[in-house]
Amino acid sequence: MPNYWLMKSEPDAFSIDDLKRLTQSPWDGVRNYQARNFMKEMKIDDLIFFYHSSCSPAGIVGVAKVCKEAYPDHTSWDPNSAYFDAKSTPEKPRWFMVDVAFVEKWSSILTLAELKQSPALADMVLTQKGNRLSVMPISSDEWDYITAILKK
DNA sequence: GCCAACGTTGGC
DNA sequence: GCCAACGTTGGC
Repeated sequence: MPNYWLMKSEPDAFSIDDLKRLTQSPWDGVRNYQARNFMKEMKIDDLIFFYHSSCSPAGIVGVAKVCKEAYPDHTSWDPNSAYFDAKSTPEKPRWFMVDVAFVEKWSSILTLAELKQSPALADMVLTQKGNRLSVMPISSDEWDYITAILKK
């Protein structure tokens, strides 16, 4: 049984088209403890909703899956990286990442506005006011409901 | 570009 | 340990 997740990315920085082109990619740059802890829970073949944020419209654009479980994010000790954190070292890494693989890109975006309209999704982390998590769990019910919307 | 909401930092 | 100040996220 896979677990389900949602991961946000700004399409200007890394989009689902980028992932499709690369086939798979490290998910680096997460610098939030809660998001990091969720990544540490991820297992191979867990499924991920790929979400485009800070764009118009924001929403879920497709599916990816975990292809490498959590390991230290080396960009955290690279002084030339935008994600550098002086408190993270190879000996004592503070930040972790997973690798994700492309699964599918949907023919249309499932927008945040649409997700918010579904009473069945009212308890989703994503739709909660003020939520800013970039990595979050999705329940199997939510996963099934959302993927069913697409088939209508 | 605005701004609400949140997480982190650091003084005390 | 509290909490004000600050920086960031991300929808609109």
